[in-house]
Amino acid sequence: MQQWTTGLPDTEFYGAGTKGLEAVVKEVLDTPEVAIDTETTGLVNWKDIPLYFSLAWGHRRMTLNVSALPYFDEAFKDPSKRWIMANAKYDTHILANAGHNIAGSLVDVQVMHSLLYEDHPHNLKYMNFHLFGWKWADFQDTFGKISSTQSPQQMIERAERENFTLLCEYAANDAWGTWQSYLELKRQLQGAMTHSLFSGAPLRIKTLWDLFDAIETPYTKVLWKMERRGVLLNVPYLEQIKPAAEMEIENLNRQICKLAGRADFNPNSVAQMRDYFLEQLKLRPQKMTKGGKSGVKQASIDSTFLEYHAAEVPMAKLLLEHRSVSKLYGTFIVGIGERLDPNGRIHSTLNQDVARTGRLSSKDPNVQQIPKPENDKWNIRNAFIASPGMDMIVGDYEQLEMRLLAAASLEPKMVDVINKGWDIHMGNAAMMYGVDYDDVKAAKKVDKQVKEGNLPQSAMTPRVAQLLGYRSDAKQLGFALIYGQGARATAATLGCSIIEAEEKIETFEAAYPGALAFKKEAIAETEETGYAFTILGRRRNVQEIASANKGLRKRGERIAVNTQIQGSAADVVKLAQILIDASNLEYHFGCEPLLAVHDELAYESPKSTSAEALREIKDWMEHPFPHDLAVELGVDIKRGATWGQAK
DNA sequence: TTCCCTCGCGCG
DNA sequence: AAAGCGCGCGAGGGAA
Repeated sequence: MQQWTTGLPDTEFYGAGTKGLEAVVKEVLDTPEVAIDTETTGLVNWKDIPLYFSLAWGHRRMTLNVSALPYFDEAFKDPSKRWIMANAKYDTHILANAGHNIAGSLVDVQVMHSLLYEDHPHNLKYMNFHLFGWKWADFQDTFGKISSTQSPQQMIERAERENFTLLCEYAANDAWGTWQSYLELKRQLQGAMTHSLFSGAPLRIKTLWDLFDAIETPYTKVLWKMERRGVLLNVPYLEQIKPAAEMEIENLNRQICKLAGRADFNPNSVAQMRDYFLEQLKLRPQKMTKGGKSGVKQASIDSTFLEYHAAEVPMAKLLLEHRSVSKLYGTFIVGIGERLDPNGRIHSTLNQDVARTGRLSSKDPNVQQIPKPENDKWNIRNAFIASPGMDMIVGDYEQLEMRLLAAASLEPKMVDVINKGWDIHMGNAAMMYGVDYDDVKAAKKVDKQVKEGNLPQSAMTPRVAQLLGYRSDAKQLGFALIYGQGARATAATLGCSIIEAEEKIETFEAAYPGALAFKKEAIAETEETGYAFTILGRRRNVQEIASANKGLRKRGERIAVNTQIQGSAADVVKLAQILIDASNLEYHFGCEPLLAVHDELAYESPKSTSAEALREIKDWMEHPFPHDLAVELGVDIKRGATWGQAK
């Protein structure tokens, strides 16, 4: 593995007291854009600290001991400075953990790369190879594998003693590679023309560089603040749930083993379950698994299969219950409890460069997959709480994707349904089946009251049931449109025959011809340009759409439609977050961001100001553009002590 | 031990 | 031939 290449500027080294450090500090102060990277004690964003750091700009590259860090505080405090980094939020945390807060911009080359090459990896090593053909060693190639017995800190300390030159070269390479990637990617982004999915673009974005500079760069800072603050967990609440869940799992295990007649029966083993249901009970498989890389397809023992047999096969029912409880326990109760900082907060990493549509992803832990209360008997969302003296404010876009479909297609009836303030699924049902909106609404109300026991079962007349069926059809068909779902899959989700599903799809499309036309145009444009574009001009290459393989081509069409809608929804939420940040609620109200779950944003604010903060947040969420779209963006927003209560 | 893959499943 | 979009996590099981 090549460690460094010839023709690079010499690597300089500085620590506190090294001759020439003052001159370097002065030059960094006068340089508007500087690449920086850190070598750290570990990989935990709220805990680990820098041991070395490296800088690069112009024709300079250097490694510095952490002792030199304080000399750069004036530069860090400069709000106009642009710090070029790979995985910027991480290094910014590491510096902050050592008491050095960056006031300038966080310019992330990984995010730059993701705007151009969304189907590639974006780590620095890959990028340097992809952009320049460099094959530089990464950390583990250079210093050895990180393991339970060898921390990054120990490896760096050994390198200090045994091969200091290598350490300096390695660190400087990272800053240099970041700097060079920045220059190249900036050039490429500036040359990449783009346009908005919407005619009469709501913001002036001509190139991908505009998108990066105006949206993604400030967004990195917003996300950093969220990660930094983290969210407070009610630890005693989780501790209280834990033994209850453990007991429940043990009970289920006992029952399952008894039913199987074996003590070593493991409900977590799909292989054992397959054997039991297929070989022992001789049940027929419902469907096969995907098979992955190896292509080995096996009978699927998933919830579809288990639910199909739940009525007559006791084991199927028990296993469903076991899976549900053990998922809650393992992933959400134990998994989240392991990631607390000393203050009882968790700091999920919000990834800006993963999702091909421009959505965020969340990991360690993934706060975007915390169960909904209706699927969670312990209501784990109530373990996410506001800080003492504060309220949690949770704002939810209502049917954002359907609204954007309406705004993009300008389908008059759909626009009308939305701007009348109707429930979209009910409105769609009324339009689809030519019934009165108020009748659908009344049916939904009857349904609710019957479920709550305020009305007798007899209130559920055939007509009410029919209207409810219309609404649930309309809801599912709305999703089907956005996802490009075909008749077969629609039939499965609606629980009807394929013929019936085809008829329903036709009814929906006939009610909204503009929506169908939008879908066709979206596909045609992607066929023509190779890309799907979002409202802010983010683009996604959809190679599949030109495939000779019909299946792949159809997939390309689904991606083309869905990316425009899902990606535009992501743009809207992103823009709202940036505007809320820029309006400085932190200063005015002490209000700060906590969570972002696709179309849902959570903040916390002192109780005395939370009502005002809520109004401000709602306003920005509903009006993120200089001029409003053709439809209103409805946001449901509430305050409460916990995530669950504020919903 | 650690790594990788598969499966199943949580969320929008 | 079949075909719903976008993610991340935990467990099992086999390989390194």
